[in-house]
Amino acid sequence: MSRAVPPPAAPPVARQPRRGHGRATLADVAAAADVTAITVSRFLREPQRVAPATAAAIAAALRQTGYLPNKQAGVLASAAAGNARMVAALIPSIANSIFAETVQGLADALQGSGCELLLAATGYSAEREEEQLRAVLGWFPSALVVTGRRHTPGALALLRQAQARGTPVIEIWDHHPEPGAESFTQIGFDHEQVGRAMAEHLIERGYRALAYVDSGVAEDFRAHERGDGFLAAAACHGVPARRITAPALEAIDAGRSAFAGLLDRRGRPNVRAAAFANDHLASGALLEARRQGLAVPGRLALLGFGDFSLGRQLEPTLSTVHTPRFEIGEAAARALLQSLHSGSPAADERLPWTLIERGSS
Amino acid sequence: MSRAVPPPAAPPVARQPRRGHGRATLADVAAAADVTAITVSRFLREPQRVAPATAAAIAAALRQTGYLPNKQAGVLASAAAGNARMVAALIPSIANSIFAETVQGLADALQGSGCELLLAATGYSAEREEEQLRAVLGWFPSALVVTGRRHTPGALALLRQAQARGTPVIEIWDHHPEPGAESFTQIGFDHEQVGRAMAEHLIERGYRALAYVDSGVAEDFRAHERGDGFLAAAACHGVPARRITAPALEAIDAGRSAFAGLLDRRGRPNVRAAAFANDHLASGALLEARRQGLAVPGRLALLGFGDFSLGRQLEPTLSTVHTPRFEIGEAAARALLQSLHSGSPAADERLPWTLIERGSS
DNA sequence: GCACCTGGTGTTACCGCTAACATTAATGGC
DNA sequence: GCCATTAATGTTAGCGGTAACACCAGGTGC
Repeated sequence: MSRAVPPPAAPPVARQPRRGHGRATLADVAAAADVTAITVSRFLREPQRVAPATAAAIAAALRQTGYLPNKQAGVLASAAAGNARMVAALIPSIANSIFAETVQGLADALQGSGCELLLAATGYSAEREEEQLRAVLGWFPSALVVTGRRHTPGALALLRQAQARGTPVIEIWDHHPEPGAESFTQIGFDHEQVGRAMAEHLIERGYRALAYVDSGVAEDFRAHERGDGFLAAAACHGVPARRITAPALEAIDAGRSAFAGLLDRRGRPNVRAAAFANDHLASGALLEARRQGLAVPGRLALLGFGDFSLGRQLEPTLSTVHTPRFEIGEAAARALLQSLHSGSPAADERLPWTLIERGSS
Repeated sequence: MSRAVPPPAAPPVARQPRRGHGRATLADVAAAADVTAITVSRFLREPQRVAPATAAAIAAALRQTGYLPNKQAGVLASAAAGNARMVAALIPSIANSIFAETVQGLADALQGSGCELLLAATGYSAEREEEQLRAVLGWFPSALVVTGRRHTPGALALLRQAQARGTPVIEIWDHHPEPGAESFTQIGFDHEQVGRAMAEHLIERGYRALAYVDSGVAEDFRAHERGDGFLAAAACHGVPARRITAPALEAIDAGRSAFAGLLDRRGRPNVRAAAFANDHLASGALLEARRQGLAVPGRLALLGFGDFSLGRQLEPTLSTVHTPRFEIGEAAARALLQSLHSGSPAADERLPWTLIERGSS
């Protein structure tokens, strides 16, 4: 507007072109098929909308050029949320078989939907979760899967924003709907309830002095919640129970040393039965008990959590709680796909766990 | 050129704007800080290049708007390869603890480099690997991590293309440099050599009739290669050896039923020692041997592979081969970061494994 | 015969960001 | 005091796609 006349000579100097990365683009395919880019784009998304003859030419051109679509460009151009076809999952640890199986379930169920999986490990740290969340949000994932319902205020704000923009947010491994509070889709189970069931199982069996051996990982809230439920149920039944915390070693060894906390000064168990935050801890304690010649469950009953394959091979076999770890991943995938489809948040899902009585309790 | 005069009236009808996803953009931040977008962009990438006063204003605007950069747009705009800050990893199975730990190592070592991890499971299928490869290539990952050196011709072509464009390609869990052949950076070890060492270990111990119990997964090439090495070494020492294949069940049960293949018609071992494709199989066999009252290693010696935690807890403890599964992931991350930095492919890396003699051999 | 639709394709403008180049003011050398 | 340099910022033109709209030929309806 302010420029009445163009600058005198304005020689259109040929700029250095910005050469791409050498891969065929839509334009290349279009040129080969003697159409324009938009027609190729249509062919790829809605093949029935282009004439058969054109379609054939484009198909040939696609093969000839070895075209692979640039998803960055695609997502950027169709600015609507949910178009990215990429799901970001934040889990505490990939090496932990529980979460590995959940990720496998997620990946399997996502397979075929055309969604890729962006994975980040938080190391059980809420701060790192927030960091990772910021990082993955840069890719505008079509859905977010996070572990548990405890987040930093910053992470919570980001998740809420994402949800408000229509990005499904799924919390896995937890199911603790808070009436009234607006929250995210939860897929998992109530850990406090599992803890109560663990205590009740031991009480039913007649054990009257109990302990809960908690995870040494300070931010493993779900393990702590099982402990809360355990102690609450024991109190409810008038049974003495206490909580001890395992050291943060590699888990089987942690269980071995946590076992010492269950003995009095003379090396005799000071409780009748113990429940553990996970099967690794329980297995360590079981092995250590046997090493010291202590009868399980005769002198000390043990109950694990997670149903890891190890527990089935021990002698006695380890009583435990089986968790739907694979199913949680699958259900999360289903929920988010449905949510992407329908445009509204998916319903919470409580998945069943089962207490498996084996030889140790 | 062909259009001498513009169409008569060409009324600039206000088009429907294409509204984005509601997140703050660089332009929003720029407006808030009273500069232009490029200055904000510079601030984010090279803070020292903007004046202190401007920097302060931009920092405030960033906080105020809650800006999160759109990485899609960023990658698209800086068309050079390696800018995506996203690494794609293709592994056979996430649930398999071996690969889970490798991914953990990869993720840990990538943490802090600003790279996200795009993960895909191939289910040990080369065809699915090619599919997944096509899918992840759509995101223009800055580096590719694939498992093993066997790929479909299509996948191979894609990998070569990617490498030719400057995208580092790392093959993990294998180390089998083929002189002359142009190939990718390999980080792992020689499985045939491990197989030979397994056979030699058993031979040294005096066992003279051997078996290798192979994985039931048809495309687990690395397990097959260990078998090849095992048989070759046995032949070399003039020791009879045969290969049997485990059923494709869940691995411990597979080992239990594979055990039957090691017995003759009268239920007696028809070999003196057996090596297994992995510790799960070996553990299954060990447990079954004990159940049938067969002395291990007295009547039958057993040797696993992988050093899973289970093996250390059995009675007798399982002899096995420890693999650098975590380290492979770490090394892959280091290699690809270095390669991104230097612009040339990273060197192969052979990582050490160790044969651990425990009670079963 | 003319308005009207409809299927097939093209044009234009943008998604949000950054490379390349342009511009401006402050600084320095002599 | 003038030109060359530098520092700080802006302008323009893309990256590779897709939404919105335009256009055109060939059928329809009446």
